[in-house]
This record gives sequence, structure tokens and C-alpha cells, in this order.
Amino acid sequence: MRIGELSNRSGVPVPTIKFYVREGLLPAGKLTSPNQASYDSGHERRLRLIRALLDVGGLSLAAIGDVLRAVEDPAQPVHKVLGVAAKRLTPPQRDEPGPESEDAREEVAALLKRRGWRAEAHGPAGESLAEVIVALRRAGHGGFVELLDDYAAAAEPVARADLDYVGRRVAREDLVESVVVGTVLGEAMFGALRRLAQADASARMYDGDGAGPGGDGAEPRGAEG
Amino acid sequence: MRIGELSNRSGVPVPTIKFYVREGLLPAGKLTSPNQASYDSGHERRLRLIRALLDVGGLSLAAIGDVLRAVEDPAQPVHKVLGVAAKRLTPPQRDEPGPESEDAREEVAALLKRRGWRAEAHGPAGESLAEVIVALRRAGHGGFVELLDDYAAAAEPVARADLDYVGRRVAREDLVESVVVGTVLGEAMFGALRRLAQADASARMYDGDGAGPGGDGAEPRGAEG
DNA sequence: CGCTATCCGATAGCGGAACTATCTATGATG
DNA sequence: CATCATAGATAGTTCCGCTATCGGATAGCG
Repeated sequence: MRIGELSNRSGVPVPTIKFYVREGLLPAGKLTSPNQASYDSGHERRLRLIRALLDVGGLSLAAIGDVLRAVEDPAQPVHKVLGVAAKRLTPPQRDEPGPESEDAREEVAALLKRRGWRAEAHGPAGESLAEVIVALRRAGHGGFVELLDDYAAAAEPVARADLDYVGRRVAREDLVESVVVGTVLGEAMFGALRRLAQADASARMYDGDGAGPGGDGAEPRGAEG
Repeated sequence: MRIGELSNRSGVPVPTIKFYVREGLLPAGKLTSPNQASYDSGHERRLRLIRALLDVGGLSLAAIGDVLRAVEDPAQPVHKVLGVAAKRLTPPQRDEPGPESEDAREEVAALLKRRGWRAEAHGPAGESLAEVIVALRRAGHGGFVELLDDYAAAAEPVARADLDYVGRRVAREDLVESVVVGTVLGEAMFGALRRLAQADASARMYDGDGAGPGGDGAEPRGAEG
């Protein structure tokens, strides 16, 4: 297919497709003549993946580029690709280290030990956890950190489900892509579910189980949607 | 204190503080003379909150402004503030609705029913869940949607923990702020934990159960290709 | 009283991200 | 043959989150 059709199918404007090619996010079409290139379903799929990671996953184009290149590189072990995805999922920190960071890092390490997790406390995920802890404390909500273990307990079955989904893949590239999609879009999915579950818990708490003081009283209907 | 000290304490440059004031994120200092204003610990706290939501939570300044104004408005019921936070947590969608969105929305409604959640299927959280589902399908990973129930099950205890934390607050503004912080920073916290748990699960799966170091960071000895 | 550091408030500029517009040359298509 | 889409290149645009600079006023010190 030509670029116009690719644009129609994917909903991405032609100039944007060209831009993505320039940025190395999308392989160029196969030139059939000096001013004509043909694109296939692989391009379409890639384009949809880019948009998903961009719009829903919230990754930057630079991050997407890194991830996609890692996915395509057969020399990259799976967990390294995941590492790239994880690193680029969170914006770069801008704090200087400081002693509070040290404390937070130790807490992360202690948590890993407590739960017997085989993960590097100083990898990207551990670092971003430490950053969150620091940020919570600095914002005056250090108490929230007490929920760490509850959160960690909930994260285990989620991670198992992720890996289970991934485990059904056969081809390496499929597998790696699944990991990335699962990590990035799964985060968005869980976030939305969590907010729904919060709404439910909040409705029960503030409306009571059928009526109640409600705290504020501007609730037209407590349930359903 | 004067602006210089506020800057030193919070680590935010003076021009940036002024900028935040201009943007309505931070109340202006109390003028003691035409060119002198004094700031208090409330300003400092607010500043730390802004930075936490910005750096770790990934909210935009505009979103933070909306949230903070909602927090400060005593007329806003708690769940509305949460709604603002939830809405601004996810970037605005840019898809036209289409039939796939309709399917996804129905799936969300069905999920809520299945789990007996009292939440609005068409509120911001429900909408973003539907968007994630659409994005997964469009990216060719519709299978991931099968994990919805596993994810939802894990989200329940997390939401309970959140509400439990929030429930310990007394003053309304404290309470609302806790909800926001919990929602926004909690998401980052869970995301990091999930990636750690994935690293653990992945290490067990790919390295075998007693082999070497797992994790997603730098692998000293090449585990594979 | 003078001196300098700081401050307020306002305006303008900057750098990065993600496009978007325009242009030329060339070949595809009816 | 005329029109149209395309490749490839360069330049421009919009938004965001600051950052720099400036004019005037004041603080506080000797």
C-alpha cells in the first residue's frame, strides 16, 4: 500500500508518518521508484503500537524509539528490553541524591528482601520507587509509605498475570512486544481500575451502604453508571 | 520568610516560584510593603506538593492548577475533586468515538456489574479504562484485555488501602489532599512495584529457580543472546 | 545618609517536544 | 498529456515549563 492508504487505515496524517520515519520510529517504506514507496501491514501495526504507547501509555517519542529499537534488536535479552521500557516509563529524576534518597533506597531493598523478590533494588524500577517514597515524604505524606506492603502484595498477582500473558507468546519479537505493551498499557489499565475501585470504596464509605451523611451531599446517585 | 528563603528551603528557583504564583498554582505572599512579601510554611508545603505532582505524578501544571483549586474550594465534594484529579491524570483522548469505543464501554460496564462496583462506568476513570481497551485492541494486543478481571481483583485491596489511609484524616482539606496525593503518587508507586514484581517473576521464569541474579537492570554475565 | 543586596511585578525570551506546512522534483494514473 | 500522489528536505508552529532581564522600591547595615 502507499502512504496515503497507510494514513487512512491508521488515522495518522501523512506528514506525521513521514516524521516518524525520520525519527526512526517507523521503518521507511520499500522504494519501488525514486518517489514511490510501498508499506505493508507491518507498518500499520507498528504505527498503531506507536500511537498506543504515545496516547495511552504516555511515553515520549524518544522513549518509544528506544523501546522499539530494543525490541527489534535480537541481541537484547528480554529483561533488558523490559528495563528500557521501565526506565523510559518514568521521566528522568531531577533531584540531587541527598540523604533522604539513601533512606528510601534502603527501604526499597528491605522491601525486596521481605517479599523475597529477585529484582535489583537499584535498577530503574527500584530507583523510581525510591523517588516516589522521597516525593511522598517531601510532600508531607510520608504516612502513605506505610501502604507499601499492601501495594506490593497486590502487585504480585498482577505481575504473574502479565507474565502469564506474555508466556503464551512464541516468537521472540512477539514476546518482547507483549512485555512492553503489557508494562506500559497495563499500567494505564490498572490505574483506571484502581480509580474505579476507589470510587466504589468511597461510595460505600461516604454514602454508607444505602444512604448516609455523605460528607458533602452533591451526589445525585451513588451507584451504577 | 521572604521569597529567597522559600526558594532555598524548597529547592525551587525564585523565578519559578514567581511563575507558579502567576499561574495561580501558589498563592501570592502577603505583602508587607509594596515590594516585600512574606511567605509561610503553607507556601512551602504547597510548593512541595506541586513538585511532587509534577515530577513524580507527571501531571501538567494546568492539571495541578485545576486539582489544587478544587482542593481549596470547600464547596467541592470529595469525589468531585477526585474526579478532577482522575481526569487530569490521563491526557485527553484524541480519537473519534467509533464503534470499538462503544464495545469497550460496554465491557467496562459489564466488569463493574460483575464485580459489584459502585462506580460510574462513564466517569473519567471508566472512560480511560475504555480507551485503554481500545488502544490494546488497535495495537493488536486484544488478548491482554483478558487480564481485566485479574487486574480488577488486585485493584480492590489497593483501593481499600488508599481509602484506609485517607480515612485517618480529619480536616477536610487534609483529607482531600490525601486523596489526590494517594491517587497520583500511589499510581507511580504501584507502577514501580509492579515492575519490580515483574522482574522477580521474569527472573524465576527465565533464569530458572535457583540460577543467577535476575532483574531488569544491567546483567553482568550475559544470560542469553 | 549612603550603599548594596534583595525584592516585586512585568515582559520577553528560550529550549524541547510533537507535529505541520511548504517546496521541489519525479513518477503514477486515467 | 494532465493531474495527482509521493519522496525527501527544510522551515515554521504550538504548547509547555521555565529563565532572563528590567525598572523601580525597599531592607538593612554601617
